Amino acid sequence: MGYWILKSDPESYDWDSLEKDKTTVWDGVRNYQARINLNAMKKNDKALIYHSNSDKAIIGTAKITKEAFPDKTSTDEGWVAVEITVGTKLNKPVALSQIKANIMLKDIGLVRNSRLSVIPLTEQEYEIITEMGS
DNA sequence: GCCAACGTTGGC
DNA sequence: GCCAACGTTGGC
Repeated sequence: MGYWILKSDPESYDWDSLEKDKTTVWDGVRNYQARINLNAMKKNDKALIYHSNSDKAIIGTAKITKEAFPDKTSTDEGWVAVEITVGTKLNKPVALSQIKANIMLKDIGLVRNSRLSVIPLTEQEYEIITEMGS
């Protein structure tokens, strides 16, 4: 079982859109490191949805429902997308500042490399964040 | 193959 | 709106 953070700019696609759609194709990733992570995802892996820019907080959970397949939004070979299904919204969003303040979460990619849009987590880190949001 | 210049992202 | 960090591009 893998755990991930999926980062999205709420101006382009936000949590409410995901709740409405129920299922969406997570495409448009054009970063090599993020692509490696997408390819590593397995069906039923869990993900956290993070809003960058205006919100800077983790909003809710999602589940990987389809493993990496070619990204139709690109004509270049090699880029991939996954399909995710909405999970549950956290009772309160977990702000980036809270994550930074938590010593247990010091090393996650969200803090270390703020530009990476698909970030791997350990099970423990996933639990800590969802706990903080409950 | 190195590195400077440039573009983009995202936190502040 | 600014700037730091990172990625990419292109000249050499």
